[in-house]
Amino acid sequence: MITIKQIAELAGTSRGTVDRVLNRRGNVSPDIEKLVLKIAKEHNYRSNPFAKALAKRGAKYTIGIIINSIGNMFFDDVIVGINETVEKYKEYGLEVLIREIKGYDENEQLEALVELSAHNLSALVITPIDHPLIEKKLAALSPLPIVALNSDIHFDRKLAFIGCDYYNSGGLSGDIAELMLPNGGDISIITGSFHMLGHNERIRGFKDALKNKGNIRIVSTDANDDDNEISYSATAAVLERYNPDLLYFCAAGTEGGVRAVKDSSSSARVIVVDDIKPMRDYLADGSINAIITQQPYCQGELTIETLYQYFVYGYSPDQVNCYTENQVRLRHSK
Amino acid sequence: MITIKQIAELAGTSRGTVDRVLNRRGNVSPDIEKLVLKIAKEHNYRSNPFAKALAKRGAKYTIGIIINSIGNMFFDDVIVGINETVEKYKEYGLEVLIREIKGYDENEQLEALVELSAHNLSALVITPIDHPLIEKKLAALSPLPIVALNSDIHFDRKLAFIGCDYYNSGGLSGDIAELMLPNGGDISIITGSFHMLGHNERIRGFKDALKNKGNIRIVSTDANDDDNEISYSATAAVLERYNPDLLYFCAAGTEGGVRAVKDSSSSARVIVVDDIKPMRDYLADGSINAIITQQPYCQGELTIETLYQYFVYGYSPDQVNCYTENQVRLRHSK
DNA sequence: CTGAAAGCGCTTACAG
DNA sequence: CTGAAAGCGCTTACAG
Repeated sequence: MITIKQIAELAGTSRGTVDRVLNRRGNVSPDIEKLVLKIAKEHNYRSNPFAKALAKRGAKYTIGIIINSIGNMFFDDVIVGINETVEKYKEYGLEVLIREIKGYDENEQLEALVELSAHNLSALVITPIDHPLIEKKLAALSPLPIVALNSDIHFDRKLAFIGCDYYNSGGLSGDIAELMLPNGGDISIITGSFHMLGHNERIRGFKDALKNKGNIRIVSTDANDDDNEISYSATAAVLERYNPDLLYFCAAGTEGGVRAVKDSSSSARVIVVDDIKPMRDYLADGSINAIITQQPYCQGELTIETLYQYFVYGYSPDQVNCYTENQVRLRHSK
Repeated sequence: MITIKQIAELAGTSRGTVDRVLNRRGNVSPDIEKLVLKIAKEHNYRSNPFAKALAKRGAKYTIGIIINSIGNMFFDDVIVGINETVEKYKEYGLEVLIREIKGYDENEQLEALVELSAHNLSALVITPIDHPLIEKKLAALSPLPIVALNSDIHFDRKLAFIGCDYYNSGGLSGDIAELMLPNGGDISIITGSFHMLGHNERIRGFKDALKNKGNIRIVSTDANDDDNEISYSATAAVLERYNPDLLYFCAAGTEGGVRAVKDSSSSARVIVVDDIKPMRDYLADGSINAIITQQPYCQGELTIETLYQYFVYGYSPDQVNCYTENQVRLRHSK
């Protein structure tokens, strides 16, 4: 494996200049640049990450994070993943400024965005609300590396989307529903919001997976605004009206929803999304039957890991969309 | 974070001596050793892995691997995990000598062990047969770091066991069986060998998970010697005799077993262990309903990663038993 | 038993 | 636009 020193010798220049070329720091004559690039390519140069990390000690990188986590336990583990990974790299100058907000009001998010971007950030992480106002602001911030976390939004030069494949999550939920209803049955869906892309994708995946599957029918789809109390009453109403064999909660508000099932006389079986503490307990005591998880801890970890790679090694992710695996959790899952 | 240089200054000695103490290279006077250790502890010294890795360039580590992979597709992904991870670290001197063997004959494995240990190895990885002959040989090799991969065996100073928690694997299979039999039913188990600890642990976990679960009964348990043809006939016989509602294959030989189900008129549903290619296809076409996987790729990767950490950073695993997670795979699993 | 020196591969001021 | 030098934190011969 060739090194910077060897490239410098071959090109008849200094290591500093090779470094400038290889890391696009500018201030290099076009001729030398071309030559260095040619030699690097011919010898299949790849920088040594350990040497890079070592030399970069003392640098500072502040990551601003806006996360819609208040009142949504799903994000607890995301935040743990973020903090533990920052801790791991803190000697290399990573630090984090977290703004937690509640709900999906675009103006509130915009405000947090404006406030945070005044802080001389090295990167921004956001669970974006899919709204033109936000899109515009993010595009304006653009030279700054930006990661969309858990929910996605379109804008140019996004560094990465880190979250799950929502359509696949729905499909996997459909698989398990099929297993659970060997003789067919009626299914009611409780979603978060019909305005959330991810939720709708889950429903689409779920329905596609169950298409032409025996006597399985989707009998209703209702929204709970990701709110436990609304979820309780919506679920109670659905149970009353449709008496389904199975309930699929494809967004938050699961705690309220499951409470409604327990308070009813329904024997409906239950699939929920997201592995939060109360759901683990409900799984253990049989109140629910399966959890589909998108690995929140990994999403937090991967976010920081991605930015560390970007800062210290100059690596961008291979794919803009970085999906954490959707998984089925049953009682014995670790 | 304190460095070796700073410790040396505080202790009034040289970096070389501090290095000797911290890495137990010997040849240090007891007084200095004590002092250095004290300072390191007080300042919570932790070595910098990047600096270590950088300084270690040029070292050579040969890992000998004995793996019972011939005729067992499960190990294909384990080996891919091994090779890709070795590739990743090959600049740091890792290389691998693999002996693939077939079956569970202890003398054959012993022979491979003797032959391989003549190669001036830095570590040994083995899928051990749980037999006194092997145990004795491994104990004799003991200063050499040894990793038990996928199957375990007792001996002193084992560096790690890397594999799954078999009891938990059985429990998770029980969970999914329970989901699939809402009205109860009869289950037949096809195992590999009653002499394999892991297989028996799976059966125990499976039965424990299904204890007191409605009308679910285990009606038979038969062995197939991990062989597809024996599996075919054993399964055919079981279907004929018990007409079970569900089959649980808790070891290899799944391909032959599922073929027997397809060739029969049985409508038994099927849970298998291990995510090998033919099972993926059977899952897609509905011939089987669920796969319980132990993440073979990760087992290979973790094995090499563990040895890399040991060689380059001097880290031993926190726990001797390193479990890869057992997971449910359905049609939409990635 | 101990220490001074060189080196791993890269980056960062700094001087020109 | 360019290069020489020092430094990141550790290890490795080597001389004593």
